[in-house]
Amino acid sequence: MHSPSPKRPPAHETIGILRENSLSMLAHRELKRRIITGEIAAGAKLNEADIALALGVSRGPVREAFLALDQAGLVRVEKNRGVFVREISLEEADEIYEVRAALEGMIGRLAARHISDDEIAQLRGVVKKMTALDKSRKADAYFALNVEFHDVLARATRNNAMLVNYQRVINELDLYRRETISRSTENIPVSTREHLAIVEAVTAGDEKRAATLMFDHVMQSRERLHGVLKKPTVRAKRAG
Amino acid sequence: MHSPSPKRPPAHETIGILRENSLSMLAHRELKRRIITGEIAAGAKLNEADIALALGVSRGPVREAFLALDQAGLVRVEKNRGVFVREISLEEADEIYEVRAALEGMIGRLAARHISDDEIAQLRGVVKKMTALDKSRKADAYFALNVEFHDVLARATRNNAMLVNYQRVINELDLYRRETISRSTENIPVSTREHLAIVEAVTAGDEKRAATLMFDHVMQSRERLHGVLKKPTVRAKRAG
DNA sequence: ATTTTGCATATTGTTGACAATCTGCAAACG
DNA sequence: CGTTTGCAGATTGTCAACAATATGCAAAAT
Repeated sequence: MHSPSPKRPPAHETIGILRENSLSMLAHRELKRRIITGEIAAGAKLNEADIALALGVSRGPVREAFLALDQAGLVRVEKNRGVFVREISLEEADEIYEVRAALEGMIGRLAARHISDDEIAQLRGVVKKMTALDKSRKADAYFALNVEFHDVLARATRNNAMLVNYQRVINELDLYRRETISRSTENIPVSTREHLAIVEAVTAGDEKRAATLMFDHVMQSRERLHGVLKKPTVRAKRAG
Repeated sequence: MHSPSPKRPPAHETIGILRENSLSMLAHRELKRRIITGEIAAGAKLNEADIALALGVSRGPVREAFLALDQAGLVRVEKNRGVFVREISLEEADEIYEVRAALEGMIGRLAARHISDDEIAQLRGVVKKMTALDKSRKADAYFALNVEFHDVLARATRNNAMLVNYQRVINELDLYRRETISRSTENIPVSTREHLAIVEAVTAGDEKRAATLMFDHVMQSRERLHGVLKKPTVRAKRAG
């Protein structure tokens, strides 16, 4: 993924890239990547010296990256004890889902107001791929498509503050979803149908309907997650 | 007797507090306070060495505090140039208001579900004070009461993730509102009436109505702010 | 006179060393 | 046998020095 470009001064845009390269930011991005991808397990302790050695920098930049990751909700810092990859409990995930539902509702409303034809095409493309996957039941691929779908909508709001807040919430939630989403293939058809309805509402510019659909979609995703957790054995469930 | 050790830095009075709070956290809290209260003006540059000297610590903890403040949205960090107290433009404030509206809508919904009798009493107390102020027109006092009102509701959600996200958004918004809220006394009666309606909906446990009222209250606050800005009866103050 | 160039200064980025604190284990004690 | 105490090692917290970069000013060039 690429970083959302904030408002820069109207100077040369090429030098802006150099402005975002410091060892702290490098360490931040690299650690974030490893945590998001699960390369570093949830709950794992992050040793300053080891990571500094692995990244070829000193402990200072690593510590600064830790602080930023803490604020981003990806790690938790315990004084004089160390930093640990944050573990999201089911209770916390439930709370975060409610925050996400609030944001996604507004994202639907704003996207319906501002979305471009090109972005609508992107959404339709994603849904099309989801429908195709619907037959082969690939959970990982669906997960990626789902992220893309919601990301397009978040950008279509033309609201950078919304995008930043949304992505922060998603980061935290993914720490939890990673553990469980891989065995929820039976819900893909239902979820894809909801996505299609959202695309239609947004395309029609129906703000109220888009907001409601997005809100409900998130809350129903939470319920589906609960359903999966109650059946630890992977088994085809009848659609009801 | 005194101990002659030339290499040791001078003793600090903060050594006792240090047991519970690291120097980074102290620097973070102190800087946050000064920014929130406006003691440090928006747009002002924060010099590492000066602040480190003023707080009696070295630059390390100050830098870590800067990183945390950046993630909290209170300052902006420019590589090799320094950190500046974030200046919120009208356009950014508009965006943030939309994020806030989304969160407050959900806060209303959850508060209606979970609020306690004691918290309802707190809300009524705040509104009562607001009504009293309504006659004397004290903008500063109203601002504080307004913060308290929304804070009680945010806590009543019983959702810590929501509370954290809400407070982060409020922090950013206050950076902007501080500049303009002081001359908006004419809107106090209208806003107070909306607060009263919210209390009633929450008390009745009417989740949908509480959500709608809260959402509309925030969006209307944004419009009221626009109205105030279009009538610059007082000269605009510029920092720097 | 205006622009450009080069240097002196100030500020930030990074590092390695030192101090404070925690953790684990083993011996001493009841 | 279980608990406590006291190192010893490991890890984090803090600091001061060094390197890299930006800023401002004065002299030179056009």
